[in-house]
Amino acid sequence: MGAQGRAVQVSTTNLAEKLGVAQQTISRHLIKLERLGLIERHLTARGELVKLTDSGTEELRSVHLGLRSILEAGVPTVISIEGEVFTGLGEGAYYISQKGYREQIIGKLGFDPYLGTLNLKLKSNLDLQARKELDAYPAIELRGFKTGLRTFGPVKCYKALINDKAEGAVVTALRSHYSTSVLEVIAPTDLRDLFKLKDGDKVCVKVFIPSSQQSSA
Amino acid sequence: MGAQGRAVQVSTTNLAEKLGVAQQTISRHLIKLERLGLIERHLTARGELVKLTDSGTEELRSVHLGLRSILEAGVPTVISIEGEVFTGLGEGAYYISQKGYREQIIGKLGFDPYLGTLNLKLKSNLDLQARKELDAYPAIELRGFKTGLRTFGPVKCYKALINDKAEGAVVTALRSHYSTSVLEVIAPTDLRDLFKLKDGDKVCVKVFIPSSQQSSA
DNA sequence: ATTACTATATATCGAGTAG
DNA sequence: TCTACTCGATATATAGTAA
Repeated sequence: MGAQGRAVQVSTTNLAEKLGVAQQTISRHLIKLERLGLIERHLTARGELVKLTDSGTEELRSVHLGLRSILEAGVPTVISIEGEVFTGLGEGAYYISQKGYREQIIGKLGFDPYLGTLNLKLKSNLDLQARKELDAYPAIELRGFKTGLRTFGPVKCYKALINDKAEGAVVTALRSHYSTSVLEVIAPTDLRDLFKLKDGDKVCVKVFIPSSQQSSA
Repeated sequence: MGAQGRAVQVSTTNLAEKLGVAQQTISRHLIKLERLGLIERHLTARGELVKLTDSGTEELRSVHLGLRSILEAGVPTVISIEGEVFTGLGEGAYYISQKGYREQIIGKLGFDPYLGTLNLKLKSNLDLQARKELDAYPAIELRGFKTGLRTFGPVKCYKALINDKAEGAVVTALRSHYSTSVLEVIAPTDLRDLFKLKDGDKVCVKVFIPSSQQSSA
């Protein structure tokens, strides 16, 4: 009702009718909003003057921006995750060398991968959380396949920028649950060599979420 | 998480952690959202595929647009109210003829008012509700003043368009409570004459809500 | 692993009412 | 009139657990 920037004269009865709830409910809500620092109130004889605080406006704005990014732009485009280099079991190279994966990587990610993965151990809670979120977002998916020897499951990938410099991708096996605290990164070149990395070094990965259109089912 | 248009693989546990509530709560909410027709669900062994329906997206969009109109444009700009002409006690002319009001009207509304008010009786619930809303929105305010004889209270005004043709203003005494079912309209000319109005005729008034900037405190 | 039931705990709502 | 308290009713959340 125009209460961002100016105080607006309202009464709890008034608002209650408009919103279809009881007067007491509005009273309680206004008190709560005031305690949360989202509105300022000034009681008068004929009701009260209510005004959004900067913090209140900010709260609305963040909901608005959140919705806009969903409705207009699609999905948040990039998630930053930081982790520490560690040496894995060398399995990465084995998987990537499989023709069934390699050809899909070339086709869907646009580069011929170096035969090895950079393993990053996620330490902070923020990074672990970001890693979990990733699972829910749409991904570029590599189909599973069979060789004479065994079956290889489907893999989810996200294009990524490593240390704000090198292009590559994050890969996550749909199956394994080793995944939750680890980020596996592939790239056209040997990232360990490129950045002179040794175990324990920190690496920042910007993961790109594909928009609904370009991602494959 | 990109579930507008595509189904997204989630689990209730997964979402519950992310939102900081119990798994059961998510389960209940997803069921409810499905019943409300806002999402589609497809249960699988590893969780469920969730997708916003058109109706769900529409719901989000309406919240988004609501917030946008507040955060970007300010306040809804115009409210339409319809009422029936009736003959008042002629008090309107008395008030408007007061120099203290008249000069402020010229200054703040931009016209020299005809010495009389057009009284509209609001009939429908919609119009009565719109009238009430008006009280809460920011207005152009005429200061109260004293003459040798008596005191005149402050008055709230809104610029208005009458029958989509004549410019004028809606005035509401801050004091009186006669106001809730009546709209008092002033204009530079005699509206009764201009529109050949007689008692009982319907008149449509588009009331303009001033943006926070231009309105005076 | 999942989802989702039932039962109990917690939070919210609204009637009555005081100030 | 107004705001906002108390308190019983209602709704929502979580624990435990089945499928």
